[in-house]
Amino acid sequence: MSFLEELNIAQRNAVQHNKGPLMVIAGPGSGKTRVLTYRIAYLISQGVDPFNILALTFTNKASKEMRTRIETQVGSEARNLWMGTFHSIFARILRVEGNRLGYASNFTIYDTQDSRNLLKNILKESGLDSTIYKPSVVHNRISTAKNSLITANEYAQMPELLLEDKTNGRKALSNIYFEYTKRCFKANAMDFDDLLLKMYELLMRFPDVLYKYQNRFLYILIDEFQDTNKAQYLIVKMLADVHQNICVVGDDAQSIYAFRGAVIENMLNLKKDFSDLITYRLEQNYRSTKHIVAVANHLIKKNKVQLEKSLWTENEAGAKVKIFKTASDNDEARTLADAIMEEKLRNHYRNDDFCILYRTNAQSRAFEEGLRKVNIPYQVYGGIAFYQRKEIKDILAYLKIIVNPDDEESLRRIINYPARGIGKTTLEKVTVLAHEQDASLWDIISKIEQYHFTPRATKLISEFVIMIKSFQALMHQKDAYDLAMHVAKSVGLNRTLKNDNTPEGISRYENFQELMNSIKSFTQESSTDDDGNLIPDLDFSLGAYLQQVTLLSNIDQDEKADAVKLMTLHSAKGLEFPVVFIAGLEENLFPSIMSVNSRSELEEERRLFYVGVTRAEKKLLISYATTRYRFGNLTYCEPSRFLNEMPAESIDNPQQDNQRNEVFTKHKTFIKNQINSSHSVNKGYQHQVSDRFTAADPSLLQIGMKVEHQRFGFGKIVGIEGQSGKRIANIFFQEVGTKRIMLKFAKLQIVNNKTIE
DNA sequence: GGAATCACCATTTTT
DNA sequence: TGGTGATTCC
Repeated sequence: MSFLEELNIAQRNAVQHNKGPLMVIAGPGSGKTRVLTYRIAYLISQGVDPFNILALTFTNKASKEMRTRIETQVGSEARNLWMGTFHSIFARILRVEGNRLGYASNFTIYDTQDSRNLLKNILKESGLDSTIYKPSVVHNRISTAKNSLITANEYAQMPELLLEDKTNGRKALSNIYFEYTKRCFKANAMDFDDLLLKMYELLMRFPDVLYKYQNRFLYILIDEFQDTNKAQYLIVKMLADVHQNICVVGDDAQSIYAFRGAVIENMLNLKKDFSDLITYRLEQNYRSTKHIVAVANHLIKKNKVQLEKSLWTENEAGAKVKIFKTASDNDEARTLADAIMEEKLRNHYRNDDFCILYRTNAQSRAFEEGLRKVNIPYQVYGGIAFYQRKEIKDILAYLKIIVNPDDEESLRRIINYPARGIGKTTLEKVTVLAHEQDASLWDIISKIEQYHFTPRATKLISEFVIMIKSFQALMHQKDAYDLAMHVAKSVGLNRTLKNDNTPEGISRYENFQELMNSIKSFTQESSTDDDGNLIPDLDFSLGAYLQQVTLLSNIDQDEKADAVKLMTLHSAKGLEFPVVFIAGLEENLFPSIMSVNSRSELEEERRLFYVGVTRAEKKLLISYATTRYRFGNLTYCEPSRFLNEMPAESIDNPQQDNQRNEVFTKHKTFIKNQINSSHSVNKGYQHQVSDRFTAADPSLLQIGMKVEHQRFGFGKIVGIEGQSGKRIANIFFQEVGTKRIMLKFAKLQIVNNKTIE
């Protein structure tokens, strides 16, 4: 095979490894994806049927990319591979086998938001204190249990867990878990964790099913193995048990998902479960310059827990790493935007070549503004994902109900949206009945005449049921796109969105159109086979679309052409860019304040930094700000401890490093002065009062208008921030004799619209 | 039932 | 700072 010549010895050994368990410890940039794809191509070339190969990844993007690469080597046969994310592959199997566990094949997948909404309802119905039982906390606890394969029943019998809940004042947690499980089941729904837990249960309880898949998946390959949790590992272990052809690729130094249940021990202990395990190490880095590799090595050495290895490269030394200190989050954004401009001019980089990495999604806003100002196109990954938006979720909820009417969360979302007179009281009554009858909400409302509802409620609900049924009838006649369009039109969503001419309304309508486009391209993609022939299985394609959408990760969005990429460090794993910025290197931000008190969590933060550093091919630029707005308040920030852990010889301006504290102090004074003076307008005692307020129509307000402030009396508006039409805006109110005060929701009365001098 | 008003929360990271 | 949900008033 010709492509073997492109590999180094370790890579080639791994690719050509014949049978038996194999682990490849692959440092960043060492060609791990190459090994995986070539190995799969190699297996196929050796006569292994692609149907017998299972390749598991964590993101759709990774699997898509691998499939494309394999396709270039072995052709269209690659389509037959079982390749995808853990969640999507398991969902696919559960659609076929889930009836063993009592699930119909059209089960809905609840995303995090759905799970939390359901929990919120359960908590409310049980009358539990929502300050102690926060949906997010409860959900995390349940999720952690599920990822450790602890079912609700088992949970109720584990003294340690019960005691822990009791100490935290959450005695009812076990019961909530139980109720939550029941409700999901009644709704014919699985949450993300169920896709793993139920898969495990399926294989454990039904030996014939296990046997079937053990002999289907003769070769199993796993990417990013260091991120697998207990459930994922045990499932794969069972599947690989007979043939032992398991190949895992990973890097313990890049394990950054412990908070999600990932256990590095899966990697460290693999030999215990697979005694014939052969291990190869890939340590030559093909991605980065010598300086970048040196920084990475130097950093990761500070961690105590790790497999010994050291990365090296034959690449050029390259530029040293640059560190920017900036005055504020906005200044940081400006600095990076300038640096991008400069790099583009000097070294002819494209926008595509840049990536800005940060610790938290909230940091993206400043960069977006900074890049917008200098007209650099950018693309933000993550954050409030497209499919989480309300208008999108509403449409999707209709589609989900069509596929699976038992879906409780979707039903609640749309039963009275748009308003059709089915109110809270009615819905509560339905919920209680469903509970009593041990049935789904749909079971009740589809037989509404059998229960005692008011004539009005009975009428309205049966109209709703008839409408949904009419949609369902169309499922077999129309494709997903036509059906979605039909639903949007007949429900009136289409018109409502179109007629809303506020700025948000317009963007909502655009989102709606974008969603429709995505459904369209999906139906066109999946309803045709290789030769472009139509595959007639159209109702499945709606279900498939919904599943795909739910299991999308935030890195999976379509790439915008030639744009600077903005994403969290977590999202960046597995990617590479010529020029990488890592922003916000400040104590309590990176490392996160949540992690500084525990050694292991701090080490995870350091690994995260390591991941960030090793994304860079040619240039690495790091920045920190000395002040930053948090929740609207200015806070002072200290440089991150990670900055001091970087090797001076690979840093552009190490002398700054030594002076960091001095500069920091100076800067603090400077900023303080700025705060006291910058808001004073002209001379004398005049100050601006920054205020946020509620207004039916902020666009009525104009600069210069004379107004009466609830607290501060008469003055005039000297500035307005925030989009007009928004419920909340910031106005800058100037009057005489007061200090700058931040005050929320004061009333502002327009006195007249004449400008006062 | 719907708009207006206000109180409160959030920032780790995500399939 | 921004978003959401509860309450209140019509």
